[in-house]
Amino acid sequence: MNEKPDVNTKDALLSAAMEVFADKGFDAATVRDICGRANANVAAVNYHFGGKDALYGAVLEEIFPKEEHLTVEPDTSRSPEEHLHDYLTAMSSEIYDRGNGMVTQRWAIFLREMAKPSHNLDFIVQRQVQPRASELRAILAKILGPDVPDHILAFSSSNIWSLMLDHLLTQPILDRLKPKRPMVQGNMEGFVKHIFTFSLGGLNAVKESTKG
Amino acid sequence: MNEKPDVNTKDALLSAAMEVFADKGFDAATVRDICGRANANVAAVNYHFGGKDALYGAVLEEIFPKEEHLTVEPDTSRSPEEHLHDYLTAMSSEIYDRGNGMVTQRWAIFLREMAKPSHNLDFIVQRQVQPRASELRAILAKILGPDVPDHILAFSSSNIWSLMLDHLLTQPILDRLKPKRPMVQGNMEGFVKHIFTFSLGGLNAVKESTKG
DNA sequence: GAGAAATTCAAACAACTGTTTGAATGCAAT
DNA sequence: ATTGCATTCAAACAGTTGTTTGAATTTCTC
Repeated sequence: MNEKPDVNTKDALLSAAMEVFADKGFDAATVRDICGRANANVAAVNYHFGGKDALYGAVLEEIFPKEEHLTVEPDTSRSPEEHLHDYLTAMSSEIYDRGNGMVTQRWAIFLREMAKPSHNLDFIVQRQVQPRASELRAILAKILGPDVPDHILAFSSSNIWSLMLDHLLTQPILDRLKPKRPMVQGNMEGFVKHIFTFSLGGLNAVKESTKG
Repeated sequence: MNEKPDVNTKDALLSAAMEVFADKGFDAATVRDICGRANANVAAVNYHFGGKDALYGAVLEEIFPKEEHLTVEPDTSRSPEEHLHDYLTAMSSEIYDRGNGMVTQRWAIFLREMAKPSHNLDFIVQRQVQPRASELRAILAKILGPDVPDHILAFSSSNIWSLMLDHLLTQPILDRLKPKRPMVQGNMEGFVKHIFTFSLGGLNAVKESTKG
């Protein structure tokens, strides 16, 4: 019956929950921790959201907003290769941008759900992955041409997706490897330049191999 | 299914723990669940291992055995490219072999630790990743030649590593995407052939780009 | 300002966690 | 048979979890 015009404990709870869920994961996060950070009583979560699960749902709704717009606006004056470069630039800078708290939390939660899928993964895929994946697939279809089989297109699409996510997943590993591996942060341009070159080389090789 | 040929409850506990830890992860796994599957008393874990943490440590020790041998025996008669192909074949068939329970559990636990690193990740990296990563790095160094900078070599190494792990991580995502993405299981040859072509094309492109 | 509704709060709840306890049991050597 | 040790077991422990309760307090409405 009543929208909240004033910022109050409900918003504070949501904000704190985003922090904790991203940091600890759903299971390890405790409502007491969340309420503590929000300066709220333990019962506040159940009063305002109905429970821990519902709160997590509200966080997902907040952190994976509906987005109609494409990652990269289609520009007919640019080649598919340039289009791919724009796409890689946009996606990488979002994935590895540690400046925006909510975006960081988004990918942290995404990673957690990938490693241990819950029923919420359907929602996340629909909101976060599906549009971006379709966009990439369209770009690759142009680069690879009409003769490439569907499963090759799917494999390639998955490959490039994993090249972008690479350091998001493997940073904890890379940090423990010798010799020391470089981080993406602070070298974004170099990273994008590299995966663009690598991807394009891979795509062309795949395209060639399907001609024979 | 409840017949216990195991005269040793300690072994039964270890075996059950491998199952549960791989399936649920450390936090969500309960000693009661483990003891139940092992037909053992709840106190058995503490008696035989000293606690849940120590049991997890024992599981890691069992599931990530010391391996001195290389993934692919070096064969001077083969080119670096063929060497890479052998490496990709060996690694992929291990990662995606759902036949061997322990190997499946190994990668499940590895994935969990990657998404939510604990202090045990150091051990896992040292046992599981470091030797394989060094091996791959050596192969790539030969393919890319001596002129390629270190950070490019590191990036490329990480790239190919992530291409192999790709479907292990993203299968839950791919299952929820439209159009349906192909699985690796049942198409191992096609998968390896693809990532080999893609990788080699990417590597050559990277090598070319460093010449200018 | 009175009354009603919405919100906060301390406290308790019930279920679950890993762990401990101390008695009962099994078993091999004497 | 008895001793001594290793193992099992039911029960309880102490702590944490999400959730509920019912009274106190604030906020809003008239």
